[in-house]
Amino acid sequence: MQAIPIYRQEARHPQAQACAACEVRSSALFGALDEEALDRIHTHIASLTLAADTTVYDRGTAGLAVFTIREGLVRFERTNERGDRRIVRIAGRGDLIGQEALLQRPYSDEAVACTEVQLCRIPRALVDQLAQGRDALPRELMLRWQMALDASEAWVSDLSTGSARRRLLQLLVRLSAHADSSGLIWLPRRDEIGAMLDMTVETASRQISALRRDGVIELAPSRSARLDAAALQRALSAEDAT
Amino acid sequence: MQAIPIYRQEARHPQAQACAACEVRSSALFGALDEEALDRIHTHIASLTLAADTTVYDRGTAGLAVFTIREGLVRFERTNERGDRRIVRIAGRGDLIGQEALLQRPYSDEAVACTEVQLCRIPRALVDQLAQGRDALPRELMLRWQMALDASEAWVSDLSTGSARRRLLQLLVRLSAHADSSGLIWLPRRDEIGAMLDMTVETASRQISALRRDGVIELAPSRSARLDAAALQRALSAEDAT
DNA sequence: CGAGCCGTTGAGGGGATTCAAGCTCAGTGG
DNA sequence: CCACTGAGCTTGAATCCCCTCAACGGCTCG
Repeated sequence: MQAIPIYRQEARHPQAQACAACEVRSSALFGALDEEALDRIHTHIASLTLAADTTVYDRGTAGLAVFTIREGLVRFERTNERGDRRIVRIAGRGDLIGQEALLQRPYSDEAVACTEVQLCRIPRALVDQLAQGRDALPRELMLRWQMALDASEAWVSDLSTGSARRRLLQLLVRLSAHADSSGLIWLPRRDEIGAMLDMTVETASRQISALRRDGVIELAPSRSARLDAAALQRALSAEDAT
Repeated sequence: MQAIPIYRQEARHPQAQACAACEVRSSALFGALDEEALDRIHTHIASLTLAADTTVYDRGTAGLAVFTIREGLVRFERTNERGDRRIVRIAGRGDLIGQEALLQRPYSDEAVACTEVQLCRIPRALVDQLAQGRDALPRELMLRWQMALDASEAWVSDLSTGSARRRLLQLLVRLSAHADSSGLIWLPRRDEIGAMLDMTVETASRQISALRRDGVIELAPSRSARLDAAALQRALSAEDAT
């Protein structure tokens, strides 16, 4: 929480205060904007909370807004012509999603909340307008795009390569980066793991069971789990040594 | 080839003429610029030709330039900690590559020519400078980024999913989009197919052989081949029907 | 002409899928 | 209160696809 002069607090719009105090602001898209700019834009930004497994937007629909993830995890799904869906990427706190909208393009994936998520919905027009004034915004936007591209290519090279066990270990590494304050990670359902790593639910289940026996993971209630970071690293190294 | 006033031809720099006449210009990054702008920038753009299997840039090196592909195919490779490389994306004519450089970031992949390629090397500083004047350039850049992101996510959902035969068929569909004037496609070596689809050279070879028997593909000299588009579609549908 | 690279094919084994059954657990209604 | 149900997870057994190991042929090049 930043210090805001008391005499201003009343005058400012609640959402502007929320933006100024936002804990992910420094790492998020509007981190580059100053408070004055925030004052101008606050009315257009909506804060929203979605339950787990709620769709943020659908593939193919006209994109009217981008979103900043303030809390939680979002996955991107595609369904191929054969009809089975594949999760191609996940995004978390501080990430910008739905950037296609800025190009007047339909969303290219279906975005679904993995956990309960808190989002900031930013209308396309607002970003356009801010990008006119030659701020640092275009650069900031390109940076987001590059991060998304990086994540997607890493998904190919890490999560779509090798044995089922290895791919699952890689997934756990990524999920551990989004662990909550008590060190618990969000653990996907078995069929979701399947959609992420291109394996069947049975294989996913067997691999999870194996990792439990190996002490790498310990299941917790409500789709969460606790990881033993050291054991995870050891298991990965052992895989790579093969 | 566009018409250029004769009285100007002599006065213009050869590279400026080349840019103005470039056949991919309309679809490339600088398509948004007018001739006057081209006149200003020509001296900084270098045209270069690279032989097949030549590295365009290495992962991790400081990026000083972006490249537009005028002719040929480029692949992006990553090597995971285990040591095996994976091809995560390919780019062709009209595509912009190495955009990380614009963000003062090291290149995130190794880029290698698949075929002989003709590139335009565009210094980072030049793009920065052009992006200052609030042209259509930032938008054009974001569009490139989105296209790259799209291609990468499609790679996950299409080329990293399903049986070896299905993945290979999907690869052939993509390669056929880059067929040359005589309808021949570039066919990767078997180990390259392996790196693209996460399979062994033996499996790649067996699958190619099977597709030859099925009349989908016909090998031609020097790593090229001819596809039967109808048979390819039929084979894909048959896969999906399973 | 031998060396080496690339592609092909075969045999055998292993890992993932498929098919199937049983389990836990939350929600529902008798 | 407890049987009933269905969704999600787990485990087993059989099958199959792909990997591994191996041998061989065509080709280029020193």
